[in-house]
Parts: sequence; structure tokens; C-alpha cells
Amino acid sequence: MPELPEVEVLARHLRPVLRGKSIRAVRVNRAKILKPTTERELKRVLTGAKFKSLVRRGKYLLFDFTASGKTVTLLGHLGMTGRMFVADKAEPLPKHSAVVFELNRGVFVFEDTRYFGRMTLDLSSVEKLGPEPLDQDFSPEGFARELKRSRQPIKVKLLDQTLVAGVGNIYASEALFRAGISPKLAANRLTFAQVKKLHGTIRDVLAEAIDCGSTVPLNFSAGKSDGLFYFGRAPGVEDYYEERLLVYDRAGKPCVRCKSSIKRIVQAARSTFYCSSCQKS
DNA sequence: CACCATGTTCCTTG
DNA sequence: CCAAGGAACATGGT
Repeated sequence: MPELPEVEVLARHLRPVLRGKSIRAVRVNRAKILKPTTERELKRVLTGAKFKSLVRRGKYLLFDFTASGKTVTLLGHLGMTGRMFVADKAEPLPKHSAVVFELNRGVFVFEDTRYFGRMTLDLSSVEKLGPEPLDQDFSPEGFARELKRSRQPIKVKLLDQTLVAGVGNIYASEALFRAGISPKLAANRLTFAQVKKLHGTIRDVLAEAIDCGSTVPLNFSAGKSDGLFYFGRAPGVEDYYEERLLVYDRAGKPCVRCKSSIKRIVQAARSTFYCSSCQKS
């Protein structure tokens, strides 16, 4: 599920749901998710803690709690398949519930089929992140400066979270298509005009995804439909939202702009989708 | 059985 | 120290 927009939508959903909640008990079903925090440590620090606030940074969620006068921060990351939701205590937990926080009312569940996600007290990953793409400090000039230092293909470079935080495999392809830039172009070969264009399309594509996700009725309770989907993917909402992913997972389908066939290539062991006619350089 | 999947980190190589 | 490439992590869908 998770690139920046999905995580942002999740944060907006969770904030009011967690307001006023305290942690009665912590259950850990898969300690690997806590790394490098230990199960003991997590329980010691968070049992009895009261939820204060939630901030998204890149694809990470930072939960602040107050525990015996002090603030403790819990860092969450959804990995590839993670989900977080608050449900009634009586509801059956999904199969891969890695960590379950029992609240004064209900349970806060971190579920992750592939267990690539994180729920930890170690905040070091967040310190390495680049600027927030939707904030002012993400400037075309700074972006250009960083791109100049790399010879990697631009698509691969966009996945580097120290360059800009929150862009993932789907929106990287989408932003490049909108900018008309080839995913294979070396980062340091982009013209400043291209950098400015890409800077804009990154912001646009992420902002639109957030808007779109924010208006989808959300139901994060256990079960299949948790409401967090990419553009146009939510079952039952096709009627409301036009398909917004213009290239991702559209190999062989006609380009929305020029009708030529969308290509799939592999870069850094990940799929890249693009239009070889609209994205020549 | 084969291949694919929204992400990050660790290890190696240059 | 740095950039870059590749494997590893674990499970499920097609």
C-alpha cells in the first residue's frame, strides 16, 4: 500500500481515532518487526502510555506518547504490505498481526503479511531522510544540486529516500511520465528545465493522490477493504474516480497521450513503466 | 513450478 | 569516506 500519499491518508485517519487513547498492554507476535528494539523494551516503555500526536515523515509514521511525564516516540513503517488500524477488541485479528496494542477501548493493530515493516523505538532511519516533497524546503535548486551528484538512472535515484522522502516505485514512474522524462536518463544529465518540471510533477502526483485517497470512505477495520488503495484501484469506487495511474502496471496498454504501447523495463531490480515515445529524454 | 509484488538494509565492489 | 549494485528479508497472488 504505502508510498507517501497512502501513509499520509493513513495518518489523517488515525489521528482522530487514537485521540485520547492509552495503551493498556502490548502484544508482540513477531519481534522481528521491532528491530532493533526488543519486546521487553517496547512493553516497558509503552505500557500505560497515552497517545499525544502523530506525524508523517516520508513513508514513516511518528507516534508520540506520554509515559510518566516523558514523551516517547514510536516509529512505524508499513514496508510493502503493512496496515494499521484500530478495531474493536472482539474482532478477530488478521493472520499476520505483528504487534497489537490493547487500548482503553479497542485495539490498535499493526498487521503485515510480509513482515517488511517496522514498529520500533529506534528513530535513526528518519534522520537520513531528504526533504518532504510537499514542503517549501523541497526546492528545484536543491533538488538539482543533489541530482548532479549521481549518475544513476533518474528513476532509480527517485527511490533514494535521502534525495526526497516518500516517493516509491509507483509514483516515481508516474512523475517521470508526467514530466516527459525518460526513466533511463542519468540523474546528472537532466537539464534544469527538466529538474523544475520533475519537481513540479512529483508534487502534483503526490498531492493529487492524497486528495483522492482522502475522499475515499475509509474502513480500516479488519478485513479486506481497508480503504487504502492507489488511484482507481479501490473496489467499488471506479465510478467515482477516473483511472489516475497513467503508466504504472500498464505495460502493453496504450499511452493516454500518444497511444503507443507502454513499456515495462527493470531497473535496480524493480519494474519501471514508461512511454518510450513521450519520454525520449 | 515460475515469476511477480507499493520497501529498506546490509554487504560487497570499485 | 562515497556511489552503486545486488541479495536478503517473507508471504501470497497469478
